[in-house]
Formats: sequence, structure tokens, C-alpha cells
Amino acid sequence: MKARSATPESATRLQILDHAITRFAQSGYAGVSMRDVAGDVGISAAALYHHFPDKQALYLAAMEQAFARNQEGIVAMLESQLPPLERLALFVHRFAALVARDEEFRKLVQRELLDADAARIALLVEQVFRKPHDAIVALARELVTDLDPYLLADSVIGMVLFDHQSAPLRRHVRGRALAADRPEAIARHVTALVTRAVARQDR
Amino acid sequence: MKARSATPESATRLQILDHAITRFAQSGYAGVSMRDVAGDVGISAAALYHHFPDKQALYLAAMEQAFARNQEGIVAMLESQLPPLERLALFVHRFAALVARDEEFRKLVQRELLDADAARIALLVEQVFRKPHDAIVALARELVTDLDPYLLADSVIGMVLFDHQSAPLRRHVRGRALAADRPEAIARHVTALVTRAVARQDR
DNA sequence: GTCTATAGCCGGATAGAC
DNA sequence: GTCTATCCGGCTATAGAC
Repeated sequence: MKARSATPESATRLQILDHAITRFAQSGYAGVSMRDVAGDVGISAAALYHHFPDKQALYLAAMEQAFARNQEGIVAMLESQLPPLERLALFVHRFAALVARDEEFRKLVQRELLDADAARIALLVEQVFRKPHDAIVALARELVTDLDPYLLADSVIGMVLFDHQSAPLRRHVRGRALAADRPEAIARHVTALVTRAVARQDR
Repeated sequence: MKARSATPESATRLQILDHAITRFAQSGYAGVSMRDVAGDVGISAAALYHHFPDKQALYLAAMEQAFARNQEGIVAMLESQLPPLERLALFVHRFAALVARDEEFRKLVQRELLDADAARIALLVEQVFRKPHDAIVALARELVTDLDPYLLADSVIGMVLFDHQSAPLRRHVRGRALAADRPEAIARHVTALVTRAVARQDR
């Protein structure tokens, strides 16, 4: 499997991107210096400029890489010919697993939602959200319900994301079990909640 | 009503905090300079140091101010003696309204969830989340259901928050109605979803 | 309480040797 | 492809006049 982008992927370049992803996810664009990344990689800051023309190009490349390394998981979320409710369960399970597996990916996405300009939002939509979002909206339509399919789709995504987003808060709320099976627990919960809501078709 | 904190609140100090909140919500801690804030206020950067010892103190004061100016709305979310399902509807409606009204508040909270250390997370819990979270968890318990009350409570919060968080994406998804009544729409949707899920008590 | 001036540091980015 | 050295601008924070 060769490089999926126009630029060739040398080992050093990939190493730089890997550390850049970690740094940008942790501290945001403005909170990371080229010296930070260079130090992580073990090269000088000047050497970075051999691989990327400037900081912004490094950032964009890191974003694309972080998105690309999850494309397999994103595609996997969609492959299924099951009936709607079972497809929902599978989708939620896989989405929760993906979000739990790659914390940096989640943080980068959430930072982009806060920071990104229109162009970068467009990149985010095309490379990350478009396909799975279309799939979950289509699924929401198939679930016979008078709930708005867009709102229902976003609700599913929002519930799973917030479960991770709120993890730091959980340590400070007494009586809160720190379950070891987080992704499965939230997946089961969301599936159960939506399943019950759409199963109730009187009104 | 006097200052609720130890420090007296001069008009200039309040003005500084107001602009600081806007800046920090928009660009994050590292993305804002003291000169930026000073320029907004119309004073020199040096003058800021008469009101706050350093940048971090300004940031913390801005956070506290942003939280404090929403305490009225947060308390309002809890005042109700209605039966559970109606209390849920009211809570969701008020929460959605608060999040929609103060976009800066939401962004600051979401940035803190990404950036904050343990001490600042504790502040966030005590000044923002503790009370309404306890209330919504208690409410989730009252709704007779075998869904986990903590997960159910977080789901409600997550759905409302993500509706706003994902707003920038919505422009890039074709066929998506940009409803003018956003807070009401999401509140109605979440209420309907949860109401149906908990009303279904067979199993 | 605000100013101008500036110290001192750190950041992005470049030059040029190897 | 990586280095050292460096430029230069912006940053936090302080000094001292008004």
C-alpha cells in the first residue's frame, strides 16, 4: 500500500506527523512549538522545515494523517446489511470503540470544531463526517419514527462523544463507578435508549 | 448585590473580564495575548497588570466570571416541583436555551474539558456541573427505567451540547434545514427521545 | 490607574556548512 | 537530510513617570 496522498511518506516524515498529532491533540495549534515537535522526534527545529514548508502545513498534514489512520475504522462502521435496529447497535458499538481507541483523534476533531475556519471545517466534513453521517442519517430514516433523522443521528454521535469528553469530570463526582468496559457500556446504553424510543410508535 | 468574590469589581475590571471571556472562548488560552485583551478594552497591556497579577490569573478570573454570569440560569434549571417527565422537559428546554444564549460559555467549558488540569477541572465541576448534574441524575432515577441514571443524564447533556458543537459542520451538509428555532427544536427532540425511551417499561 | 519604554524570553523561519 | 547559528518579531512582565 503506497502513499494515499501526493507527498511521498518517508519514515522521518511519518515520525514527525505522529509526534505532531500527539502534541496538537494535547495542546492545540497555538500551544505547540516547532521546537516541541522537533524535540520529540529527536531532530532540530530547522530539520522540520525540510519536510514541511511551515507550521501550518505541518498541522494540516498531521490532521490529514490522523483522519487517514482512522479511515479503515470509519469504513468498517458502514459495512453491514443487517436490519435497521441491529445495524444501529453495530454502528454505535464500532463508533464508541473508535472514539475510545484513538483519544487523540477525538481531541483533534473537537479542537477543530472550536478553532477551524471554513476551509478546515470542509476538510473535516469530507474526510471524517460525510460518509458515516450519511449512513447514520439513512439508518435513522429506516427506523420508522417521527423523530427528525438528522437530530436523531446527531444525538447518537453526541452521546458517545460526550461520554469521552466528560471523562475528566467523572473523577470529581462521588459515587461514580469507573467502569472498565467503557466503550461497551456507552454503546449498550445508547443502543438501548434509541431502540426503546423508536420502538414506541404510538402517538 | 455586591461582589460575590473576594476581589472588588471595578468597572474597568469587569470590562477587562468581559473582553477576556470573548477572546479566550474564541482562541483559547495560548491563542490570546495580553495585548489582544488590552486592545479590546482600549488600555495598554501594562495597565492590565494593575488589575491582574499575570495572564493565568486573568484567565482564571475570566472563567469564574463566565461561570458566575450563568449561575442564575443554572439555578433556574433546577427550580421545579413538577412530575418527572415534565421536569425533564423543562430542564432540557432551559439547558438548551442557556447553551444557545451564551455561546462563549459553552466554548469555554468545552475548551476546559480539553485543556484543564485537575485543579481547573475541579473548579468546573463545583461551579458549573455539580448542582445541575446531581439534579438531572436524580431526575433520571425518578424516571422509572433500568437505564443507568448517570449515563442517561450525560446523554441528555451530550445531545444538547453536540447540537451546538456541530453547528459549523451543518453548513457543509446538503439538504440540512437551518432551523431558526434551534434551541426549541433540539429541546423538543431530546425530550421526545428520552420520554419514549423511559415510557417503554416492558422487558 | 494608566502611560511609555524596555528587559528578557521564546517563537517561526532562514542561511549556509556538512 | 540534518546541523548550528541567527534574524526578527511577538510575547509576558516590569520599571518608573504622570
